[in-house]
Amino acid sequence: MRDPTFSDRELDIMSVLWRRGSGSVSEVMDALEDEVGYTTVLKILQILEKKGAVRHEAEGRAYRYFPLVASETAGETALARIRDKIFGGSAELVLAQLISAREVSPEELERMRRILVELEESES
Amino acid sequence: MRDPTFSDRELDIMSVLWRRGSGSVSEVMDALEDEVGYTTVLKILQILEKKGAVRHEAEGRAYRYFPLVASETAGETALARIRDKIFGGSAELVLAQLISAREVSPEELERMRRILVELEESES
DNA sequence: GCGCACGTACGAAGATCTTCGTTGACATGG
DNA sequence: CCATGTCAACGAAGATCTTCGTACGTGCGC
Repeated sequence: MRDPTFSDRELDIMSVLWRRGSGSVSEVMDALEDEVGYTTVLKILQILEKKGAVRHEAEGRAYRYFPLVASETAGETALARIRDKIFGGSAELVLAQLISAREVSPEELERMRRILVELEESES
Repeated sequence: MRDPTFSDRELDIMSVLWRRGSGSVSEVMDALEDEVGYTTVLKILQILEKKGAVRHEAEGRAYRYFPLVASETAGETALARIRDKIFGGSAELVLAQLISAREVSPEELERMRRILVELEESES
């Protein structure tokens, strides 16, 4: 799957698999925030499988689904898209938006700061 | 338009309007990377208008379209979604991905570092 | 006045997404 | 051995996206 992109519901379901590592249809269904029917979840997992984004193994009578696309890969694609199309290619503006959403704790801000400071030190 | 989200082509076109400030159908069509027919561009602008994302003024015989949704607003929505669904809610991981895409210049990195350092100083 | 050139408006077609009903397989408890 | 619960498979329906053909309006040059 080159350049993985996911629709809304597909992303919801991939998100569950990334968080949990794997999931049966029922597990995924229960983990979703929205109320979604069993067959709907199954259908989307089958579509994701056809796209090559997940695979499944038999587990008893049920299937267990595993992500094949790493969240980092999906994140890279999605973030580059936003950066280029919405923020005019500027990583700086993305960062500014990232921290202006006031949901970042001081501790996380400190870790973010350190990432950049240490990167700079390593390059000098 | 609460929580503006845009499909692929819609985002392409919004991106042109954000970059240029406004655009006629022809201007938008020419600015797009892909070859897209005139009526297709017009149609999507009309859809965006119905959604409340753009408006238009008459300009001679043609229309000039203006964005109504700010790029910052669209970026906030899109970025929060990626952060939560793909990066597990971690702004730190988003930043890591942002700079690991090796397209960030040293100057931009420096400005990003300064954003975080100065933010920290202002809070102490 | 006629016919281009340049515009918008409209409708339809194909693709994809999302949802779920229904069917059929299979194991288990009574 | 039959009813029930659990599960995957399939198909269809409605929504949205994307594309463009076609129709229609209007101004300008001849």
